[in-house]
Amino acid sequence: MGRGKIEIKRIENSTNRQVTYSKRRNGIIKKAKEIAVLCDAKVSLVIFSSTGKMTNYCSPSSSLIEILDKYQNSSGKKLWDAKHEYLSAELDRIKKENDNMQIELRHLKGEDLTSLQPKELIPIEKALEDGYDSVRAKQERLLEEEQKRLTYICSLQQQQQIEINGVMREMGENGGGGGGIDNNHKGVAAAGGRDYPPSHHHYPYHRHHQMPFAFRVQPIQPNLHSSRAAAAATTTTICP
Amino acid sequence: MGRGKIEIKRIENSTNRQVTYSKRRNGIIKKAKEIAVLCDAKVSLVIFSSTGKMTNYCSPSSSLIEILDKYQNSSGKKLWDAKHEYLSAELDRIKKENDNMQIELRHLKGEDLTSLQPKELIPIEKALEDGYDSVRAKQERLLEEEQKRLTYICSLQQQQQIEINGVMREMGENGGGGGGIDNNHKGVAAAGGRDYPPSHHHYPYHRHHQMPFAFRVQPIQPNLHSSRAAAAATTTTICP
DNA sequence: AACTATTCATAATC
DNA sequence: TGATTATGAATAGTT
Repeated sequence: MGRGKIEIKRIENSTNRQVTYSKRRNGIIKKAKEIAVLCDAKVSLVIFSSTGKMTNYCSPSSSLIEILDKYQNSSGKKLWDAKHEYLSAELDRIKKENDNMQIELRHLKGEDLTSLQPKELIPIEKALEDGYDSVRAKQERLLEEEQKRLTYICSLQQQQQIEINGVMREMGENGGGGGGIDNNHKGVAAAGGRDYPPSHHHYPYHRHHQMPFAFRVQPIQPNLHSSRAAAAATTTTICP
Repeated sequence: MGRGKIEIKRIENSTNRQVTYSKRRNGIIKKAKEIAVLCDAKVSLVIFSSTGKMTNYCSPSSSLIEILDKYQNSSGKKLWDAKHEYLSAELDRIKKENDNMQIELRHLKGEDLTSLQPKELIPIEKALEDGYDSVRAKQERLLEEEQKRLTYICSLQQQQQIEINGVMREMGENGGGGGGIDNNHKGVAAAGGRDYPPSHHHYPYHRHHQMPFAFRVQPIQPNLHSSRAAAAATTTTICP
């Protein structure tokens, strides 16, 4: 029913699917209300969209609990026991997932490799290479930024020193000089929490080098991009 | 959508309601299936007809339990706790119903009447009168049937006796006679389990007479009418 | 259960 | 999103 017949199969276009979902959800809830009123039926309807949003309808003068209770009596299925079965199955599933992750993690750390076939090492090697490349790229980008910052701050400090020198010249010779430019360096290094040993600045590292410490340069403005796609799954309840 | 618009309110005609229920139930389940497939949604639908028959749909690759679990997470409502609350509320309700029935029962048996106002006695009196009349009517009907049966059996026995007499006449005098007609009465009385004292056959009783014993005539064919409307509440489960 | 005459739901479109 | 509309589906009444 619409401007054309449609085949009943998953709508691939996500936007379209969402729109159709919204319309049909309203339609089915209307139908549920109607059959409840017209035929004096007790109805419970729970729908989750593919994005996880829940909509729920329950006929008037009955509750989901009541209907589930009647469901158990009619079907003979024990929902509350089944619930526990479901939970333990879910637990098993997640445990297994954990185990798998742990194994993968160890492999990536180079542990427990003795039991693996040569063929099994290839994807691990590939993953490590990719991971290494990504980390290195990130490091170089950060280093460039830091160097830019250093250069900028140095220029500021030099400017400042020049001004101070000017003032001091104006004031005549009141005390000893020296130490001005040296202070610059100390201030910048403090932003990272500690001085960088000179040996760490030998870029680029070569693959398979052992990295002596973690890379410690932190950007002044941390990267906040990844906090966006979180607040999606909301809930609607319809119970007249 | 149909041969005319209908108002969405309870269909009073029971047959019509049942037919509409059947049609619309199929309709809504079709819709549920469609939205599940088209929009990749998880759906749980439970419907009870007014006669108590359950129909249930659950989208593929999900279970009612799973959906209820997600329901809890989405709504924050604890179904398993609520279930217990529901049960205890239900228990209270039924207990109260029991109490009320017990009180009514005692009143009808003439007990605990001291606390009642004269006005409160009227419906009880009425109920007792109606009940008495119904029981009396039933008794008289049964008595008539029994008498009809007795008359019929007597006539059969008399016929038989005549035939026996005829045979005996043909065989000459082989042994003693007597006892034939007497046996008739014994056979009939045996159907009820014991003889009726003659005093019980003084019909009709008068209202408020004390009935000395329960009425003991039992029809040979017991009344089986009331075993029909029992097997109604069945269950359909649809889960592709 | 079938069969329509209708009303209704909704796919496409804006 | 929200409205509009042409069209296919659902179904109320009938047989």
